[in-house]
Amino acid sequence: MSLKHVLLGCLYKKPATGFRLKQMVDGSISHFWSAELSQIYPTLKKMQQESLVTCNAGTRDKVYHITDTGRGELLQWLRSPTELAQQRDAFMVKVYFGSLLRDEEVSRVIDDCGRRHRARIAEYTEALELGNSMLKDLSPHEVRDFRIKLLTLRAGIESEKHWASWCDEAAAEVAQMTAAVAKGKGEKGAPIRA
Amino acid sequence: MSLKHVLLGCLYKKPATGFRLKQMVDGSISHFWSAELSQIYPTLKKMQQESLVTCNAGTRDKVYHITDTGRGELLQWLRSPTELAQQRDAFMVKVYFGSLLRDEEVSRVIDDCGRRHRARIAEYTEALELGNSMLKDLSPHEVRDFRIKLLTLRAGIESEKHWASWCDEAAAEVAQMTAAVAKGKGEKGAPIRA
DNA sequence: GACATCATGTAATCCGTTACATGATTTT
DNA sequence: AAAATCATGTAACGGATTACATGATGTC
Repeated sequence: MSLKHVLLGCLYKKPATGFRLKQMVDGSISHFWSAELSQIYPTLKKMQQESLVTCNAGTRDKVYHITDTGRGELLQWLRSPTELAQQRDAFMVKVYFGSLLRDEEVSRVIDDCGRRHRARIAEYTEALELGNSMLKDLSPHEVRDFRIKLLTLRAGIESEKHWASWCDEAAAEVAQMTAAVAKGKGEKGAPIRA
Repeated sequence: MSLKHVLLGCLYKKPATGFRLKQMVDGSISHFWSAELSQIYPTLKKMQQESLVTCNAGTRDKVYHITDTGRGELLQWLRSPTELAQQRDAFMVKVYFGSLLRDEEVSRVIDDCGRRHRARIAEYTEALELGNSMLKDLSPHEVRDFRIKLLTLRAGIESEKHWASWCDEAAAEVAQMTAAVAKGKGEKGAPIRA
């Protein structure tokens, strides 16, 4: 369970309520992880049982603090090797079975997806520029921390660019198939290249 | 639920048993989707209730056939726009909170991930070459189908390449931070660029 | 006083994994 | 006869989403 580690990371430097943690997750973390409050609250309870966090409950708020056990758990996890995530990509499923559609329909679905990725590039790029502009006001220690966090944004932008350009290439390939069929049926075309 | 659509896609051209469907999913589909038998069997049952498939049960096997309703559902889904998947990326979580580790540790975790991605590039590239070599034996209609399927492999290779090179860049950035600190504390470094 | 925000939860449901259980058919 | 493969399931659990329910505090 990795939400646990997200919450430990958020709590590492300062205590927070479940509600506040949700807001952190909805910030820059949302680019690669998300969680609902209805998932966060039970998770915090479980983490308390595992002594990863303690809870200072006031009248109104329940403020969670990370424990030494929690710090240890997070650091150990951060150092551990990362299995490549088994990804489920509904869009790839669509492409894989896309030959059931006519060429124009395949192209449309691919182009539509490309447009979505391009919108994200713009969004992430803006966030990165904002982040870079904030570097100058930070202390040397904060700078390192912040620069490392910005690397995740770069990854997001590059990933979106990769997908946007794949969509362009794939749409072009499909268009070429249409053209090949129009000319002469026997065409096999050039091999698909990486 | 997209497993439903995967199964509909597999059943579109020919009937199959649950077991056989599992083997199809474990083939080239496994690069972007996976499912266990224990998930496939109940899903088929549900799909039968929804009239997406019918079941010809022999003594031994239960052979599932797609219905017209099923074909309609699949085609409609294939044509529908694709929301960008909200991704959960544990590796990005590690990088985001990576500043809690020493530079060498961050580099090691990133390099390790890069190595895994490079292994996948090799694996997928081999599969793509095999696929390309099979094109020549196919009928014109099969060629189009197969070429479109190969596009998913290209996407996989490009995606892995993107991640491998991000890992290189990120490790280099972290090394630069180490160097910057060794020279003079006040360094903020160049902005992070996409 | 009304509205937004802060705050905490429960219940139902879904999708997916792991472990367990069973047995028929085919190959060696 | 033993082993591999084909074949079908159930049970328990984990992680996540959606809908529902409640109420306190701060702001206009």
